[in-house]
Amino acid sequence: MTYQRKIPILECGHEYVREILYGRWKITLIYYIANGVSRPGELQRKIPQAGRRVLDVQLNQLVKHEIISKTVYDEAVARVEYRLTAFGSSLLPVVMTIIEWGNQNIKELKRVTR
Amino acid sequence: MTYQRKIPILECGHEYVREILYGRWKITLIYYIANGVSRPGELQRKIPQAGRRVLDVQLNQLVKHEIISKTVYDEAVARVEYRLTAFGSSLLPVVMTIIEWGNQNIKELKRVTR
DNA sequence: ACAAGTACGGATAAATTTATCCGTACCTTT
DNA sequence: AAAGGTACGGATAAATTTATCCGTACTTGT
Repeated sequence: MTYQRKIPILECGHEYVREILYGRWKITLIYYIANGVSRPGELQRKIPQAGRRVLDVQLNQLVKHEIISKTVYDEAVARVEYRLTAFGSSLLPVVMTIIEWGNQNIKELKRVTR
Repeated sequence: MTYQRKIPILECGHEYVREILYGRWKITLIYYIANGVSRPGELQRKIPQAGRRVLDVQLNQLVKHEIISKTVYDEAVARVEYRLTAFGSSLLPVVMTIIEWGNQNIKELKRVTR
């Protein structure tokens, strides 16, 4: 995290959306967390294509950007839960719009991205 | 364009949305084109922060993905126009959702991305 | 004691995207 | 004829994101 961005974010709303949402697994993570998959291990099992490390990194970014919150329960066996924040919930319509348009148009999308 | 993607696109709709929409200037380009800014030179003047070359590359990708169409008018002085395709128009609600949420939350977004 | 579960993160390589620099061609205005 | 407009694209460097490899610590069940 000792990385300082060099290409600036512009003063448009959607530039910031890029910044917080354009990670490889972020939409997937937000979707699962919104649907009650709250623990890191669970999320990793739900998204087997992603490396464990990458999910960690992207979860940390989502926490930093206050889209999700992280609660560490100090129990015998370590337990962590991620939840959407109010801010994250307000983003959910955006995420769902992307997911739904993608699913509705998947046939066309497969064709044009070949 | 002799580049072959190595990280595969998954079978989810939103993965394809990433593929076609996650370029630095794509939302901006789609927005302007939807609002009648149709010529490459015009678009470059509207988006002075972007290099000319990058816009070209991203416009070509949008054409390849059939989000916009390109018409070359064979006139004395070269004239080119980009227009949204029907497919591109169907994407517009997604783009607008992103832009609007971003603008509505820009204060918060600036804070969390610091 | 050892295997497997919970969880986290440093360091680096590979892939991908974005920026920069260069050059082309043709037409119009000065 | 030179300057400036239209437009396009190759080659490469820089920035950024994603993947891979490694190691930590603690707990439970065998």
